[in-house]
Amino acid sequence: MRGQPGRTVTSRVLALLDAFSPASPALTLSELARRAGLPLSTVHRRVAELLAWGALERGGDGRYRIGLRLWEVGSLAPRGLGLREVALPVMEDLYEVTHENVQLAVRQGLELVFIERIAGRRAVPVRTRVGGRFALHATGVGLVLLAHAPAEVQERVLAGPLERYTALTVTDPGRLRRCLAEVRRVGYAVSDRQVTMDALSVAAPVRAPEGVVAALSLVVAHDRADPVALAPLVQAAGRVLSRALGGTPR
Amino acid sequence: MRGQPGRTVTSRVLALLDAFSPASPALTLSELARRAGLPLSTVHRRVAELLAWGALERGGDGRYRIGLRLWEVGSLAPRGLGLREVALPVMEDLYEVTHENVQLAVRQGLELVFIERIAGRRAVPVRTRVGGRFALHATGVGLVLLAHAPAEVQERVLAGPLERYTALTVTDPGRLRRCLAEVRRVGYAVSDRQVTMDALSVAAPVRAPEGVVAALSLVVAHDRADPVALAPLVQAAGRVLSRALGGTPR
DNA sequence: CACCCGTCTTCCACTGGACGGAAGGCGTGG
DNA sequence: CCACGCCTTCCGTCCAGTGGAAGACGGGTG
Repeated sequence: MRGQPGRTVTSRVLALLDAFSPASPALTLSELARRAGLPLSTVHRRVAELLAWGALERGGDGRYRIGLRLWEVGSLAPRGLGLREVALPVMEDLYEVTHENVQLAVRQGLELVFIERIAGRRAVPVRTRVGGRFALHATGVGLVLLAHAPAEVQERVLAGPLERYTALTVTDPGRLRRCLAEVRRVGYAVSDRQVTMDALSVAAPVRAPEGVVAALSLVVAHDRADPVALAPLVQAAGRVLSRALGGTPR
Repeated sequence: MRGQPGRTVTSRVLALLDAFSPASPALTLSELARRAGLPLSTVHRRVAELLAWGALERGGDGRYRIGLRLWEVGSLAPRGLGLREVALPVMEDLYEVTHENVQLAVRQGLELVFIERIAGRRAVPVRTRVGGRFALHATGVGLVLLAHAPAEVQERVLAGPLERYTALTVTDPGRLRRCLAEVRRVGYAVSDRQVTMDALSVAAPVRAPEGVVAALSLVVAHDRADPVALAPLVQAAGRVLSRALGGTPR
């Protein structure tokens, strides 16, 4: 094309979707154009089509938002709602026993995505959002997912910058590597104040026939936490879920 | 273009997404091509790009499924996860009080889409799926949404074929019209065995500043149902939710 | 009121991304 | 062995897409 030869129409449409984020779920046409790096007239045309189909919706304020039709299609993702449907009963059981925050996440590239969470009203407040992303190297679920990720993924995470969230976040590649080996050995992960100074999480893997596909965790206040007591509960829930997915829990 | 001049690239990409449905969430390349009505080579090219972005994923069986990235973007839909986040606590309260199925739906065109449901283990089994669609003229939520839909939408639904699910489904346009007027008057809808012969649902509107945006309902076994007793509960929940959305509940 | 600023919408002549038929590889099973 | 369905790649043609420019719109300011 004229502006940026080599850029396909499809990639431009996808760039428009990329422009939306949890932090900015409503955008004007101009904002959309700037974020996607496309001329206004181009965006105007493409957006009209997305609007007609229902991928985008336009509010009374003139801003564009993600449309329900796209949510509907997204709900067909096996690793999204599909996984959630199977996991929810197990997560609820875990919640009933502990009355603590229960989280379910999968790995997407070099980050994790939260698929579902049950936030206990009496439990520690956690700032995770369903559909939100987070780094792999700090949380309990992240450590489990990273420990069972392909070697290539692990290397890229270990090589890349490891953001420090608290004084206890493991940012040394060597230590993180040993940490992951330990997670594989014992079959669960503990993240003690590595994300915030008030929370501790214990996570276990969820296995399908193709390997570890998700991670389940409990997030509790660190001062009333007993990882050794919580681990068997989370692991048991992970096994139940693994079996439901046709996997072979260890 | 050559095959079907007038068809845009974007519409073709969207047609590929349309090919997926709850009944067939995993498709081969050929199936995808047939469903979208596009040549195989065209689909092959477009799908490769969707795969790279994460809109689609490919399983070990070679079939394509909706990818997590699309689920993630879809989760930004205000009428999808956004609404669910606000509604869930209210729905849980309603469930705690009744221990019956609680459902939340919005209107999308001439149908409704289920946004969330809480299925009581002891409650009547309902075959609704989160992300699934249904006709507007039979269910409790549907009647509420239809009763408060723009006149143009109502006319099109009344004109179109009204599928009969049971002997009690209202399929006469005149009767349905009176039914909708009654729903508006009393502020709630009752669907007594109009979908299945074992279930009854009571639904109430959810109002945001722009009008009725969703409907909340209880679905119970018809033989132990007392609509008059349930209505106030559902209406109260609807009002709480309306207020949370900045609406003015009546 | 006139002015400016940012936003949105529409128009049009050019061009390169998209097209799709065809041919080739791959696995299955009759 | 061949036939069948599926997937992948190639290449010459051509129309959908492009983006600058011009104009409408809307709100805030002097």
